[in-house]
Amino acid sequence: MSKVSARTYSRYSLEAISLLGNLIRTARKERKMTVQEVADRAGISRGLLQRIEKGDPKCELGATFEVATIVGIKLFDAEATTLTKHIRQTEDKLALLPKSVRKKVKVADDDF
Amino acid sequence: MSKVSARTYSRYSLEAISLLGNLIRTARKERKMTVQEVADRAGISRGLLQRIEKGDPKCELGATFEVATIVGIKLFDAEATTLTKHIRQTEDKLALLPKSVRKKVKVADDDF
DNA sequence: TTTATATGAGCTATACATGGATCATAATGC
DNA sequence: GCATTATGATCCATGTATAGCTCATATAAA
Repeated sequence: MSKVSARTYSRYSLEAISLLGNLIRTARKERKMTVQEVADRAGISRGLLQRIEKGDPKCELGATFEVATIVGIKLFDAEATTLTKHIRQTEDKLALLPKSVRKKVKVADDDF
Repeated sequence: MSKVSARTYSRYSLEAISLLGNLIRTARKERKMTVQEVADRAGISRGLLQRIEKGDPKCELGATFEVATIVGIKLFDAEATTLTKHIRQTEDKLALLPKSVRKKVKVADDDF
């Protein structure tokens, strides 16, 4: 019992992941694709795809997004072109913010 | 050089992940939270959060969603309650689909 | 300016997700 | 009905993401 990390997740995160998995599974079946087929296209194993569809938080982010893309789920309801533009806009917005966030040395507890 | 798998990702997936990272960073700074602070709340290391914000596909799905939730990004533009309902709806929809997808034995190559 | 701190980058050891196999069950199509 | 195949659930070996440091730089506040 050297390490009992056991990462925790908020309810919202788990549900969002679970929903994403369900969406993937639904989309896959609607497109009449087998688990094996999607796994092959995504370049992942069958077992991993099953975990993704099951809503396992301990999966690779890239693999999950790749699968979602393959079955036709747009994570941001935007085409690739729009996405690029969106990224640029976010970067611009980011440029306006301070490079580093500095905490007030000690004013009061504001963690409520 | 026993294995040079080097998983590949579609352009869209990479951009979506990159966008998510930028959104997280922007949201974090807008909320005036430091990398360390968010990392602590998410129960992850500072380095991992940096990779997430950088758009590294090789991150844990759960950690990424958790961070997004902490900085106030709703992946599905829905509250937790609505999310649960949405999950249920998806499950219902799933129940109407065939349990397993069966490929036509051998008609023609339809992989175009 | 000076000082303190946030950020970025690189490194290593280790826990753990992944791939690949097997087996059992379920379910589709004939 | 039967035969075929998709799915689900294990298990194990191994590649690898992760945590936790260190150092260097940049940046915000005094």
